[in-house]
Amino acid sequence: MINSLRGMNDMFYPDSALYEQFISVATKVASRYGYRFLQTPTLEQTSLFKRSVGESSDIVNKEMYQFTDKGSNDVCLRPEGTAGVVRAFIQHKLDRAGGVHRYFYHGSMFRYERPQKGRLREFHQFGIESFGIESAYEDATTILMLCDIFNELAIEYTLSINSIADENCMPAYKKMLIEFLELQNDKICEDCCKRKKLNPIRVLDCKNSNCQLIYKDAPKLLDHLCDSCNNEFEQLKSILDDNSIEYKIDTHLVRGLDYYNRTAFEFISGDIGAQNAIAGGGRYDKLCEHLGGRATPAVGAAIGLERVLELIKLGLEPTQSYYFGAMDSESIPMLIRAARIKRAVAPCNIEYRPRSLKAHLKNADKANASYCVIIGEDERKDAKLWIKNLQDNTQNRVDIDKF
RNA sequence: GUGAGAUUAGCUCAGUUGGUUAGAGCACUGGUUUGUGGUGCCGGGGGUCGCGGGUUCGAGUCCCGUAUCUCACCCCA
Repeated sequence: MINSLRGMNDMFYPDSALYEQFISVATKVASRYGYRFLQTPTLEQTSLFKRSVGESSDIVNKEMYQFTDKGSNDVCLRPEGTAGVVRAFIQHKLDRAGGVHRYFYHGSMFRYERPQKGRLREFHQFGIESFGIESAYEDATTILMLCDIFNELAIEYTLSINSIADENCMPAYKKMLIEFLELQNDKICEDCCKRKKLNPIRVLDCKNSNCQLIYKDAPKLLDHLCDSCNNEFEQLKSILDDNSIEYKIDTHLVRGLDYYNRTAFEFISGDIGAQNAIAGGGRYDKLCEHLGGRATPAVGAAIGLERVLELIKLGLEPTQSYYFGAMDSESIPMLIRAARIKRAVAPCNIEYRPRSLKAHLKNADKANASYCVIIGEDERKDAKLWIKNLQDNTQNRVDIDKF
């Protein structure tokens, strides 16, 4: 027997129906916000992710499905969606076209991780990216849009926001933080020692409780923002307040991917285990330039679909369905014709073998049908159908032409 | 990459200190005497006990390895 690869799942009904439902709601909301669907390749050059996501991140360091293809290209399966969208944006010279461009995407992402609840090796994201607006208004609108999607699906969440500074204020802060860390050298955990060298601000979201105790006294990024970062963060908060969006400021919220600056946010669920981030995003004003395009401000977010599907509280709408059965083989052609008419409006289930009425009713019940449609000798002669409503037990005969 | 627990029928699980042809419930399937379903009754199919080694007269049960699943660390959506 051949099994699927570790951490790669088949999605059957009803999970698959929830997936479709999510995509359709998210697509509807995204288009109301001016976003258009963009499909980008699943496979990209490895260097794209090294340059965008960042070589200091675990994603690039040890989680990529990377290999050499038959043309000796160093390629990898995308571990996230933003890099590909930005690449496409630049490649098609939309960075030179000016104006505002908004895209949404959804599909498989791949990370070679140890599977656990809410974490798979092939997982799915719905993401949005907005290019061309450098404003807290666009950041806030991105957040509002995610709220709309979650609210429409009755998904509960809490929202955390933070500002992770920009190229003006980050270097000075980083220096302060490193100085602080040097003093704590012997107390912080092994991982944090590594982070100190690689990507110091990542120590802030260390899960080690001892480390967290120490970092309570660490210099806070929010206290050391430059004026423009600070103004923008204040503006973001007031826009969210104006729109009655509840949020908490999490000074230790840091994005895992190197390309983010300024606004960072995360939607958290308390209901899905340790992997509790259902969506995350923020500003990445320097990424276009960094990937060889014209400087273009941008903001984006991604939703983890597997994590979110568990939280959809709305039930699937029950649909009326029909069961068709014949009592003798001569009636079957007529049965097929009748089913063909009904298939235009409802799911139909046909039993091709002639059976007794009793057996058909039993089958219809098992198939969870709302109506049982039977053709026997009598019906065939009169060109009628015998129909029983299985819920209220009413039954009647109708002409096949009026069916 | 690290740790803990699991793996027996399609599903949920029993299976005694190693001992005859490995069980149950649900699901599936046929019948219940020929045009009225759900609950009843009778029958049937389905397991190389995750895989590979080892110990033993004998292994679902003990030992080793391995794969996968679950959860957590880590990481992140």
